[in-house]
Amino acid sequence: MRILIVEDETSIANFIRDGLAEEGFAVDIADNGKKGLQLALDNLAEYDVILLDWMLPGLNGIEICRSIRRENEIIPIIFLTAKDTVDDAVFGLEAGANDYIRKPFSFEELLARIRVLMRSHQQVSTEFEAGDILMDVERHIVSKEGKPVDLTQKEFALLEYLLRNKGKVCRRTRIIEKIWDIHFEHDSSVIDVYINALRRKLDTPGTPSLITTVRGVGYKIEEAP
Amino acid sequence: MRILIVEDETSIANFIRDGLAEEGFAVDIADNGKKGLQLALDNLAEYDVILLDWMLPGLNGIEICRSIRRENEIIPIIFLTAKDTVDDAVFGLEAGANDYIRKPFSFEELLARIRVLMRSHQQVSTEFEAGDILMDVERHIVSKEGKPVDLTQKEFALLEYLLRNKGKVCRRTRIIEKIWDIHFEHDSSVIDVYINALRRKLDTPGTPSLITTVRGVGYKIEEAP
DNA sequence: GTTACGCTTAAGATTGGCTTAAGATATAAT
DNA sequence: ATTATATCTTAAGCCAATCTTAAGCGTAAC
Repeated sequence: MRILIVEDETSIANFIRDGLAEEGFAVDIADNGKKGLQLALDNLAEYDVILLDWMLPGLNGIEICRSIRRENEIIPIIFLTAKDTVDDAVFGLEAGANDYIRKPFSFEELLARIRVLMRSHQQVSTEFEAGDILMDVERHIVSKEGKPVDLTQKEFALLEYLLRNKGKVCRRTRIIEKIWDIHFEHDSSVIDVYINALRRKLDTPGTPSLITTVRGVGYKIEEAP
Repeated sequence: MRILIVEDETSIANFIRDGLAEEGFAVDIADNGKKGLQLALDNLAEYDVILLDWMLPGLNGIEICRSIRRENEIIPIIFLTAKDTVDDAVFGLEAGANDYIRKPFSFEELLARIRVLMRSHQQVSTEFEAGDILMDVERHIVSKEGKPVDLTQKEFALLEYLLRNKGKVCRRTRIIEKIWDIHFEHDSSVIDVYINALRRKLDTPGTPSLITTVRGVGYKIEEAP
């Protein structure tokens, strides 16, 4: 799950970034309108939600929102507005945003809205199952046969991605872009290392691995048989 | 546990604030209707109870209550009414309040009503247990193996939060927001210091800590095994 | 048999949490 | 009001978990 924040106030941007990281999201920050629009348009398919500040140096949020909407009509966009006039927010919704939130806001509130949008726009769940493995993203718990397994942040994020795409093959390139940095080198072997770690923690020796390798393409967790 | 007081008479507001602080609540005060509504709407998820004065400069209590109810149907709202006519109170309940209390009231009475509402509306308990630790929020007592442990306010609040979420991972961001009311800032190490203090007071040397660290995410008290 | 790709391991680099101590603030006592 | 005491917050250095890189090995595909 990857989120783009377009926000010029570094303190707010970082606060949101850290909070979302704790929830297992990967986050990109653009500190001005131009960068924001470029990042958004270059990687539209990668982002699951976009947070747009209203007042931005250069290009303002409304314009960015319109430009994004021209390319993609479904990606959830949330406005962060400092103004307390509701009118502006309505204006934002007309420009194609899905929701708005007034500053100052609590992180919990922001997260709730993000989850609502993700759920309604992409039927996204926060609980997963595969074989004897259970994952609860909100509680940040993974268990095997009922016993808790502890995973590091990256392991957790990788497993979440694979489970969200259960039955489909996840390409290495997309995995890298979703979980690591957008500009990560594609020939890195980080993925291998983490797939290995997951297998060691989740598989039962003697049985086929939860995660299947699709040579030349990526990895896959099979749909329950 | 966080409470919002919307009340223009400073003396009453402060009186309630101090009393609730002693009980371990975090308290926000708005001294007029507009501020009150804004605080409420911006942080709905944060508040566990809202106390609304009836007569307020600007926006009155009824209107605030209606506006809050439009957003959230379950958060307990208690009216503080100076009028002694019961009719007005009924009017308040129709606007979506859960209870009312007539001024002047004793703090004890107010607290009792708050506790009743918290219990019925969010199945919130006031007693917790984890390992050899017992916590009784109403009596403000924590004990280990039956012997009392004394905790400072912040330590108590933190432990309460962790216990209320036993089995779940509590994110640092959420903890900071709930207990310290710090928003938009993330590089503080207060949490670490207090977790450290709790561990020193509650753990038995040589055994695993009551509070587990989940790196990059937060802390957690395990469900009883 | 050769080649390309993925697996495994181990060794730096980095990040984040732990611990302490000292500086603020608030509360109680004189 | 002043001092004393408890509590809260900040900051810094240390340490350990986690992340990343890289190199050698195994194996599937051609």
